[in-house]
This record gives sequence, C-alpha cells and structure tokens, in this order.
Amino acid sequence: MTPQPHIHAFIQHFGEMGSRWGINRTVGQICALLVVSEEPLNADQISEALGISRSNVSMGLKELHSWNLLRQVPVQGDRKDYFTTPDDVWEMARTLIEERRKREIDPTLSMLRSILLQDDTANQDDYARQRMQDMHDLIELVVGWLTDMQTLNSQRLQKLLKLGSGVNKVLDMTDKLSGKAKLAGSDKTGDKDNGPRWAQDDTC
Amino acid sequence: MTPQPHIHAFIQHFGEMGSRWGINRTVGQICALLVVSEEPLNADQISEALGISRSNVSMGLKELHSWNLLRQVPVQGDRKDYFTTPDDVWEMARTLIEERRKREIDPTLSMLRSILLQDDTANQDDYARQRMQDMHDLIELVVGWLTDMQTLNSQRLQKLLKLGSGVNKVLDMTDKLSGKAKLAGSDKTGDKDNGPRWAQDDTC
DNA sequence: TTTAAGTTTCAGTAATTCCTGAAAATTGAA
DNA sequence: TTCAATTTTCAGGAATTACTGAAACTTAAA
Repeated sequence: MTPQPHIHAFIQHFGEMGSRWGINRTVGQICALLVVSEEPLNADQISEALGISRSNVSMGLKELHSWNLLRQVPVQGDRKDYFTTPDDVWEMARTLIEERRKREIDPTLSMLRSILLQDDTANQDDYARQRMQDMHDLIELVVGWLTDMQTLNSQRLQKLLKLGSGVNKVLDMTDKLSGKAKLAGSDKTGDKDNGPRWAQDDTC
Repeated sequence: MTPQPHIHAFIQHFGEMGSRWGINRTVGQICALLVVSEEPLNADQISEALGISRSNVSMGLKELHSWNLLRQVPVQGDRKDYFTTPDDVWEMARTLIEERRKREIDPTLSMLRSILLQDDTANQDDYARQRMQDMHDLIELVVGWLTDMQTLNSQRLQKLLKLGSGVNKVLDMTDKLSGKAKLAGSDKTGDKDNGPRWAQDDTC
C-alpha cells in the first residue's frame, strides 16, 4: 500500500500544510489521499495507507465531515463505510471558502456588530469606535460579496476570475453610464442582483 | 491602563480567534490593541495593557512585522520604539490576503507544478494526475486573480465588491460579443444553477 | 436475542506550540 | 569608549493540541 512517489509527496505536503490551513496533519493527509483515490476508501485502508491509528482516522473523518468535504459511498456486499471527496475541485473550493468564512469571519462580524450596537454614551473612545466601524463595514462588504459569489456556477466563476481586473474597465463604464448615481450596495436583506441597473436583462 | 469594556472585548476576541487565523493569541491581541489605539504604543505599554511579558511582546511584534502589519513611528525625545498599524483597514486587508496567499497557497502551487512537470512515464496513476492538474489549474487561476486585484486601489476594490454577482451580466455580454452562444438563464437573478460552490476569504 | 463486524469515544501520553525570566545583544547619549 | 536604556534571544517550563489503545457503543445478519 505504499503510494507512488508523486502521490506520497502530495499527501505529505497536505499534512505539512495542515497546520497553516487550520486543520491538523492527519486531516490534511486523509483529505489528500481521498482526493487522489479513484475508488472510495474505508477507514482501515486509510489507516494503513497513512500509517496512523484507526481511531485517529475516525476522528479525522469526523473533522473532514464537519467541513462538508466528505462523501460516503455505499459499497454493496460490504458493511464498511467507504469515503471519497467531491469530484469537482471547484465544488471543494467553494465549500472550503464557505466553511472558512463561517469559522474565521462570521464570528468577528457578529462581535463587531454587537459592540457597535451598544449604547454610545458609555463609549468615550471615538477613535476606537471608528476603527471598529471601518472594520465592520469592510467585513460586511466582503461577506456579502462572498455570499453572492456562491450563487454563481463554476463556469461563470472561472470566467469571472479569468477576467480579473479587466472588470476595472466595466467599472469605468458604469461610472460613465450612471453618472454620479451610486451603485446599490448588496445588502444581504434583499436586492442581491438588482443592484446594477445598467444591465437589467441579458439582452443588453 | 484597563481598557474600556468594548475595547477589552474586541482585544479578547482577536486573541481567541488568533489560533483560527494562524497566529497565536498574543499576536492577535497586539494587533487588535494597536488597531484601536489612536497613539502609537511602545512595547512596555503593550505588555502592561495585555498583561503579558515584555519578551512575549517582542516576539509578537516580530511576528506582526513579518506580516507587514506594523508601522514604526518615531517619537521625538524618546528612545523607545513606538508602533501602530496602517490606518486604512483596506490596506490591512490587502496586506493580509497577500501574506496569507504566500503562506497558504503559493507553496501548494509550487508543489503541484513540480509534480506535474515530472516525467510522465513513471506516473501510472492517470486519475491522481488529473486531480492534481485540476487543483493546479484552479489555484493558478485564483492566485492570478488575487494578484490582479492587488493592483486595484481601495475605492475600485470596494466598488467591485459592491457590484457582486452583478458582474454576471457583464459575463453574459462578453459571451454575446465573443459569439459563444450559450443557453442563457433568462432568470432575472442570474442562473440559480446549483452547480459547485466556491468563493474566497481572509481575515486578521 | 445473540453475535461479531465495524465505528466512536475517551483517558492517558506524546508532540507541539506558547510564554517567561534571565542573559546577551544593540543602541545612542555622554 | 563607556554606560545605561532598550530590545532580542533562548532554554526551560506551561499550556495546548494531536495521537493511541482499549473499552464502549452501534448495527445488521443469523
């Protein structure tokens, strides 16, 4: 069960990067192994392939599951559980971003919101308040944008990424078209997509 | 030197989130403290405000410096070093994303590139190779896009984020212009295609 | 219900990361 | 150059996180 050198390097890399990515070595390795395995694997196979204990695999799978990166595949004639990852890397990336947002950004946005909502009279420090407000506004904008991006399918997303700062040109255009009118912000309350009025329908 | 409750909560939050963000508690707290301090602070002040040792502050500042999030401000008539963070949160966010890209994404891109460049004859596992290729292509696209975004100034960046998936419409337009007839989702909100999901993130 | 295959939990230990005080190094004024 | 103020380094201990084996739990076939 010794994997080919390439694959071994790939798995090891995921293990080493794990700590930077906010997961541990084991979880990183399991994820990498499943990604490059054509066939779903059971816990014993994972345990043997990575040289880690069966119980550690169990905990790793649990963690991976909490990241929504695991697919359980029934193998008929076998009581064991078989696992794999989604086969579209774009789907995985999307999931990853969503989960990281939940863990790394959302709590801070809540915290800032609750502080900023509190009665001002007790708050003497205008400077600090303003910094928190700035940070709050930035995060809210980013989170809104991320949420918005999640509605796009992979193809559109790829197109958008390829466009890159070419969108800059479009921004110039909207400036011109709308004159001084501000583009509507994407408030999570409503008009997700109606914001830009310059392109009401796709016949434009 | 006991900070106000709001500010204390803010600093504590950064400390607690530190581990999720790939920095330690101390670094998170120092960062938070400097962000909300109007005046630059010296190491002793930080040490006292956070109740941590002077040497720990030194290491924390070193780490924060490696993230390019520190500004050293000369205070005349005082030999001590005084520190603060950039006063534009957008600049900080930009720096943060750049640094996280360097630490969390670039190494993986290199690894994949070097594996994929190796002689094929030794590589029997076409499936694994294809997965790595997919991952490589995705990361390359994202890194390129991020790099591209770094060239925009804060105002344009904000405009782009506010636009959100409204850019979708622009993509339709480019489709038409390039003659690539595609089945168009006439759905006013853009396609609700439940394909893969993805986006992007980052924080401090 | 019994039984055995399979999975999860958990207490203890190993490994890693974090923090401190003391000592060394650096800096600038005299 | 000397000296004192300031900063950095680092060995060792504290705290946290990761991993293991054994036991407990779950499940489905008999």
